[in-house]
Amino acid sequence: MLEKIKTYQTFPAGSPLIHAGDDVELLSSLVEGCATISMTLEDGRVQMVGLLLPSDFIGRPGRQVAPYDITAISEVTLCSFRRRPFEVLIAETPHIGQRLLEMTLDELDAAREWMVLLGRKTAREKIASLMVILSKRLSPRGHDVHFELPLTREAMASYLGLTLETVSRQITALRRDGVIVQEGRRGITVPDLDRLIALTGDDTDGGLLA
Amino acid sequence: MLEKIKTYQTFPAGSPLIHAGDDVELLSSLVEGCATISMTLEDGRVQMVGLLLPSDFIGRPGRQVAPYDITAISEVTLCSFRRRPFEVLIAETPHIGQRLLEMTLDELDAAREWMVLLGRKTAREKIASLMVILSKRLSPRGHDVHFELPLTREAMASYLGLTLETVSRQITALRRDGVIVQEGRRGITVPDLDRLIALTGDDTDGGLLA
DNA sequence: GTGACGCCTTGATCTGGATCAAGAACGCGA
DNA sequence: TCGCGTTCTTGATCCAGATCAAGGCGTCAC
Repeated sequence: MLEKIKTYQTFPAGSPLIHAGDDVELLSSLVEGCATISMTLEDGRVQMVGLLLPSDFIGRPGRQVAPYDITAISEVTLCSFRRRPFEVLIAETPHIGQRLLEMTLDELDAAREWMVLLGRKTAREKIASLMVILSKRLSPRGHDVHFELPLTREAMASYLGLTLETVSRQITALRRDGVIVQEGRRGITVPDLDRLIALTGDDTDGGLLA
Repeated sequence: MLEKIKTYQTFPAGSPLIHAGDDVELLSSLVEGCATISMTLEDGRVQMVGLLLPSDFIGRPGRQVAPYDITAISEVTLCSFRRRPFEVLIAETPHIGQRLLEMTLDELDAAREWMVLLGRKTAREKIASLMVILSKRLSPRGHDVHFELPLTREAMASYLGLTLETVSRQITALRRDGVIVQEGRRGITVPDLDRLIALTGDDTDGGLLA
């Protein structure tokens, strides 16, 4: 049923996909590439509040105005639906609504986990946490843990509430300690994921491990 | 319909209402009082990730295990429903599901706004932001802006990603600058709300103002 | 090639908020 | 009314991470 109203679009790296305050007529699913969700303070300080990777959903049924900036940071392909037909579809198909609620709850959990990172973790722990998340989302299952960083140092800093210099220094430190191995600037291999996880500061029992 | 399955319960200040990892059999609405949602790192560092005030909802349909600690910080009255009947109700009444999605999206927006605060704001801006939020939620409409702080300095610190000493110093500074007036330790009057809002660092146009 | 630009690293210094350390002000129960 | 615990304030010092500054290293256009 979705088939009838979907369209594909591709955007080059760096494109602003949505600007905060815009009216949004399209709801999308990210098919390929990587985009960031960010918010800006009046003097220009920026905080990333979410990272969009393939399979993530963009936009919110029932809400006209976008509250965040969304920017492609690599070439991005979206699969989009016009708002109205999609909202009708939800109203008619309860379990799509259920699914949407599930996804939103997952986002909320991720946001709150990130609040702990921003409020209480050290720079070292922040970097380790980001590496673990990227390992889980980007490293092919079953193989050695290996992935390409989709983010520049500056984008990582923006996500972690740090400066790009601190990010650079901490990555250097993790490499020096043998926790990660770099191939070029963006390639990361994690020889011992548990060792990396131990550096995140997270409570490993009792909590949610995603 | 909800009438049949609801029960009221009251808890004294300081009671743990839910512990992360617990199975949760009751979904609740907070009727009176104030509670905190928090997460803990392995070495005991704590970050509050949400504040629950009257009319807020606790628990999530479809999810058995609680991901966060919830603690009463004043005497709290809950209106609770058993999970199963409530979930059946949602499945049968689509627009309750819609409403729940709306509320979850609001929570997500609040969480992301808080991520900006934690990642990028100065101590001064953090305190001002908290005061603005409490003004909006707790001050009676139409009157002078006045409310009682429902939180100790320590709880504020935990919410803002600061220490209690820094919270105390910044409140003192705001008082010295005439931005707020204190009556006792907990009573706050804001003579000029716009002046306080100007200190939050938030972008006042283009964004969501809640 | 060789600029030039974008990204990244590394070093030197500074600073906002953390940490350590007393007290002071307020309940509250006996 | 008096202790005693809790909460809050204030001061002194410290330090993780910010800021300022100077290259290094790819890569792309010409």
